[in-house]
Amino acid sequence: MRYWLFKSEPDVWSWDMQVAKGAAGEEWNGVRNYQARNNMRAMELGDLGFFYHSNIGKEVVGIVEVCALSHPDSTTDDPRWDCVDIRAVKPVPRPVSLEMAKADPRLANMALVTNTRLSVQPVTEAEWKVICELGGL
DNA sequence: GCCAACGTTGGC
DNA sequence: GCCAACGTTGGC
Repeated sequence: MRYWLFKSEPDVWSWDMQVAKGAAGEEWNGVRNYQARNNMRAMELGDLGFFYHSNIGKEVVGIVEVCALSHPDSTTDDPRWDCVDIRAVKPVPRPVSLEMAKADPRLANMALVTNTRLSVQPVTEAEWKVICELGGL
């Protein structure tokens, strides 16, 4: 079981919209980046991830679970692009901002801090625990 | 709105 | 296969 982080601009796809999809979840489609796609291909059912709002908010606002394995992205005919489905699990009581993540030396090597442009990232177990702690979970 | 960082494309 | 040009992302 591994941990991940999914980035989305909230005016395009927000946490509230994700929650509205309920247990059925929704495709994490639209990713056109090989590294991000490869991360999704490596995901397994039940893997957990953070839901991060980029641009507006810049904070981890929720926890999601992978509920469908990697499959072709329905928004394109290009066979290169796959995606998983995710469903909302629970909100983060105190959203963890990028600023907070940068300020915590335990997160100095986190992809969120070091590789800002990657939209689907792996998260280590240690990083997961730190974010949960900061978020009041 | 600007710009730095990074990925992709295409000419050679 | 290299690298310049270009496009996109995302923080500020």
